[in-house]
Amino acid sequence: MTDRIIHWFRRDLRLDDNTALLAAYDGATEVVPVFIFDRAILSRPDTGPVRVKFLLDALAALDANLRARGGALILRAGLPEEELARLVAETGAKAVYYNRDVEPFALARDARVAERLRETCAVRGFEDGDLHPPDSIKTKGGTVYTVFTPYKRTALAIPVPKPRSAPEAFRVPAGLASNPLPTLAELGHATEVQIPPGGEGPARERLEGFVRRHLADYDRERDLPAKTGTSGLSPYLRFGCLSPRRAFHAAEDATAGLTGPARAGADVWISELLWRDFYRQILFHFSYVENGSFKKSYDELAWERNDDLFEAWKAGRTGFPIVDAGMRQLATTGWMHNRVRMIVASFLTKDLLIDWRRGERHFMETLVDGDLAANNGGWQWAASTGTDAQPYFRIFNPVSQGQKFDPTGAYVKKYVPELASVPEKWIHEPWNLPLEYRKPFRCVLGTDYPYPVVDHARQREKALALFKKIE
DNA sequence: TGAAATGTTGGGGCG
DNA sequence: ACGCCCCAACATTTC
Repeated sequence: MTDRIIHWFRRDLRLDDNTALLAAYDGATEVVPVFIFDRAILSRPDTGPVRVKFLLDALAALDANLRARGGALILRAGLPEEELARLVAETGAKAVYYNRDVEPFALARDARVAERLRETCAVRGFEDGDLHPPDSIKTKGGTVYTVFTPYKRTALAIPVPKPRSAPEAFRVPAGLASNPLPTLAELGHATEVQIPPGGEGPARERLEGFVRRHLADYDRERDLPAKTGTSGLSPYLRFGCLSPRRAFHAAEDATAGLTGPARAGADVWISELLWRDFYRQILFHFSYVENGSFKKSYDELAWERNDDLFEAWKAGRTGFPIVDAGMRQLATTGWMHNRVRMIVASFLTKDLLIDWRRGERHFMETLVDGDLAANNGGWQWAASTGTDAQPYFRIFNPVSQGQKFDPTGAYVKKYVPELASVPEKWIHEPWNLPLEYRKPFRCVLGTDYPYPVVDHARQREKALALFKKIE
């Protein structure tokens, strides 16, 4: 007899190494793959159009991949608990499978679904989004790690499951209604920003290209925003177009047998994958970080409003070239190099003295890879309010950071074209450009490019004082 | 996955 | 030859 399991896609938009999907495939003769557009998510103010655009792409790719295997993606819209109950009734499915999430919103939603379907069918969540599930790594004392380095040491000693390939062929029930894939505009979003194509095909291509061309140099080049030293895989990991275990083993396999410096690149990249796991387990176990400081005493920090400065930061008009380049890269591409994310976050919190949550929100609105766990973790790190935080006195100097990581100014010049003719020597501190050079180099401050909106040395002192009041 | 202030050392210019 | 000063280079401390 035919039995059916519904696979509910959420942040696992792939067939490859998809834990719940493979379990459904193994456990039933027919799998019903469904994605539900949830108004509650789509209308959230921090759901940015670039991410919705990427999502639509990923769904189209997912549907195409399913069709190539004899399946098709069922699209519904509404409240997940209602739509799933309806779909269970339509199909007579014996179970709903999904991969677990770590976000408070998702956990509450999934609890509602389980409650709604409790007497109708089985509902099972699987671990899929990490190298190591968020509840699987604990200290000897049984507590959750809140410092990265010991977390990583423990994690590296635990084997990462080998990725499993996608099921070969699907059998799906005939005649199920499915909505057409909506357009971005139909979902109430619009953007001109060009982003990478969504889907697991592009994800695998990018992974393979990165491993082949950049992995070996990752330890040396990942911090240089003018180079393509990073993997660019963050949006694919964000939407589950790429299995993190697939990513891990691609790096492992490429460096098998190598030791020492030869695998330094892979080691550092794997460490970045573990940062992702680390912040996911932090959000899972300390859900209050969504709204407040991990270190609760830092909720008392007296951040300033400084609305004009916030607008200047968002627009990339702070007068600090590396900061402005980063913010403009974000605005025009929906992505920002990680080193520069740290610099602009330090600048917002420690130079403009603005609450990290406002920066976090802006990132969520604009980043194609915007993810609560990673974004919140990164912002709290920069603001010194989080786990494993940089001590509060670690304040980036936007000039020396620029000189160190963009020594020729190539990155600055790419995104801040008005500085294109400024010589290397002054590219990160145009206010020190001798007056007689300003006209010939088309860098008249206040006309061609803004004066610095703050004095770094002075703001640094104010930031230190702000934190000192809490200690 | 800092930066700035302060301390120490040592070479060289100079009287 | 010698002490003194300057200052760069490096190390240490402090925030």
